[in-house]
Amino acid sequence: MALFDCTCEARSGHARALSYETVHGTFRTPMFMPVGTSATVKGVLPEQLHELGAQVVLANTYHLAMRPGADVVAEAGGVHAFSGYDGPMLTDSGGFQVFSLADTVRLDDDGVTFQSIYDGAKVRWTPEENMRIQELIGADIAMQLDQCAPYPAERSFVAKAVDYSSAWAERCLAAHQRPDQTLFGIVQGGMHLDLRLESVRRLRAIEDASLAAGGRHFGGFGIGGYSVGESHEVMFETLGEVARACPEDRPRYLMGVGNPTTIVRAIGQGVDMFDCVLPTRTARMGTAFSSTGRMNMRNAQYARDFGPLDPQCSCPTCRQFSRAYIRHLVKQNEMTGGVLLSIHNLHFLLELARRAREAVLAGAYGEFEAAWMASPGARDY
RNA sequence: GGGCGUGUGCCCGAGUGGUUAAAGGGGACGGGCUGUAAACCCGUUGGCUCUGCCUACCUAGGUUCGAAUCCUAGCGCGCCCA
Repeated sequence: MALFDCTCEARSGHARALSYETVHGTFRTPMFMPVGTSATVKGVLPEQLHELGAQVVLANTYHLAMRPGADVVAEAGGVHAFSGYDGPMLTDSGGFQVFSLADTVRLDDDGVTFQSIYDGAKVRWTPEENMRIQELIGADIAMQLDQCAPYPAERSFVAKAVDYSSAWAERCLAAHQRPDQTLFGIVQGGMHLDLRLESVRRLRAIEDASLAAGGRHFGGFGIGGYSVGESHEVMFETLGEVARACPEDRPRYLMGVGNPTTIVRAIGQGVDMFDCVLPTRTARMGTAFSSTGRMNMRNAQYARDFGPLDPQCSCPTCRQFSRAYIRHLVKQNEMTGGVLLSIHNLHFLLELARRAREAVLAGAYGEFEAAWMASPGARDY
């Protein structure tokens, strides 16, 4: 197997089981990727991530570029050495942060200017500069700089975001050089199917032109700009067609989606990869995922409940600790509470994706999805 | 025994005549979190037959149109003197 080879091992309906080669190992889809913005999955150690079956872990270009600085990460030997996680990693470009964090963002044809939330310093990113930073950080997968339109948004605004994202995709692909790192393009277009398909078409044209000129192609396609406030039904009106418009021989990555039901349904529509802060953030805030739905562990009903979080769960948290104990930790603001819930919630999503993969390999994804949708927890997410 | 001080809602605590069912914390209860500026944010927290009424700032009296706020006595607590 060569670097960044993508093999489709099985298909079931639109759902796929892929395997993908990186320098730091092979990952297999469908897959959920824990988010470690600042080069750490908050509260969870690298070895624990491995034990949980995590494959790819995210880090964020915006935050690392500001603190400690991409040069520091590079000097440490790259983000793997720096963070101690030796499996495959992916960096989000930070485009999402540029547009969601700053009040003073200025876009022009050449790039984007914004103020750092850390010290207010004026920062200038061209697609080329963003690639340079992501190469310094050195994840296995880099994401192109893009513009994520909010929801709701004027169609003309969304169309403009597609224009910028397409132009930047072309420049990112041209600028990207690091051979042990691949680059994913990102589809935008909001909830407008025609804009979405246009965005995909442009990305494909960009890589065709690049290949024709002896350049590189995209390692996969990110699908951005969903789960920005729209209902699930609105998302699924277009998601399937958009996913399947992307190349069949490479991963499709639905960015920022992490609720179990959406993941199960999206896999059924042909999506392969997911990332989300939901399992870890809600864990720190006291929420546990379970086969019967979300549980708010602050609730008084768990005060004397000495059973495990989820009787069906085999995670380290559920093997050793009770609901009552976890509620106690959460109520007392003990950091161990957030740690134990993070481990449990990550296990829940990683296990869900693993079972989805088994279903695809067994050629029974439709049954798997139907069973999930009929399960007591499905409605809660 | 005497002097001074103090007593507010589950707890701490502000308020010293009217816009006070009573600031602000804490606690309790509940909700939210989707390419992580989040171990965070937001509600509710006297009762009821609930666009109003009742009961409430140690207790009992009193002054006043009106009192948690002023006066008297009692009780509790604190400090000082004997």
